[in-house]
Amino acid sequence: MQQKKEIINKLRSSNLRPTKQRILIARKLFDREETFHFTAESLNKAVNEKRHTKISLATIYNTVEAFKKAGHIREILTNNSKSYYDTNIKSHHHFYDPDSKKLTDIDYQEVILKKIPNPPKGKKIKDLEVVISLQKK
Amino acid sequence: MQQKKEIINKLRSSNLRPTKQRILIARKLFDREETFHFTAESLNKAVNEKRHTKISLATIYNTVEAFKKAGHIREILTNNSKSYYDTNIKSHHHFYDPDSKKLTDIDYQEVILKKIPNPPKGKKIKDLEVVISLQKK
DNA sequence: TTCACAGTTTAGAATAATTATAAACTGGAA
DNA sequence: TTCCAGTTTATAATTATTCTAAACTGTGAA
Ligand SMILES: [Mn+2]
Ligand SMILES: [Mn+2]
Ligand SMILES: [Zn+2]
Ligand SMILES: [Zn+2]
Repeated sequence: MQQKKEIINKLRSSNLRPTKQRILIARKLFDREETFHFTAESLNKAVNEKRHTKISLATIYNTVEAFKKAGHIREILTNNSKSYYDTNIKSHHHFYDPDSKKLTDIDYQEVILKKIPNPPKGKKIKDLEVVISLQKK
Repeated sequence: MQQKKEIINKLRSSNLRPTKQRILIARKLFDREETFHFTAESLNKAVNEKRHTKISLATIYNTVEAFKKAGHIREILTNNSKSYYDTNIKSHHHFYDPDSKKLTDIDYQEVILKKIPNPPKGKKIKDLEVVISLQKK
């Protein structure tokens, strides 16, 4: 969870001017207890539902891209037609429920790997992501 | 690797008429040694590069969808804007190289998991996919 | 063998998600 | 307070995919 001041610092520290729009979007993303998994569309709804003066969809896209570049959010692997983002930037894993299309975090230490292959020559491992797809029992 | 006759049987067995177009696409997909990772666009190129009478892009899309439904190919997790498919329908894992945007198969037994979390209530695990992202050493 | 017709292919239109454009606006340094 | 680079916005453009409906074809029955 992050308060307004921290959010402004976070923006400044990544060379993003703390505009009204960015602060609002950042609070929606980061001023919460739980990880938020979202698309541009769902974020747009979440940000604009109770507002008279709306933040434009272009700004939603611009801001998501800026936050991603700054490393404040990360993009998630899916096979959905929309891009999914995650406010949890730590290495971690996911359950994916195709029925609800919802992702749930799995803490990094909840998955223990005993063996993984060596990366190809000239490459090293940047990240390892496990996605566990679910179905009705 | 699969020959023409086997491919026709494969089509028939999934209630897909073995049309000229489907046989051609299926041979391009399945009559090969190695796994093929592809998008609608790359398959379209691969199928049509040396042809005078071209298979339409709509048929490429239709056929990919039909083969996916029939379980002859599977869709892969990515954070790319295009859908990626895989001719390897066995459970397996991937290296992903963001520089080349290329996926490489990792055999199922090359990754050994020591511990994974229990699925949420009422759900069971359908599949578990590991994606190892690479970067330059 | 021919016929009939459901299944299939196709060009092009439509839609959905995202990105680009360029004019108006604004945070903040001076 | 002014100035201007950075930002927002409406809207156009682009990209990937799906839809539509007319033409075509594989196949089972006659
Ligand atoms: Mn994808
Ligand atoms: Mn995706
Ligand atoms: Zn997450
Ligand atoms: Zn594969």
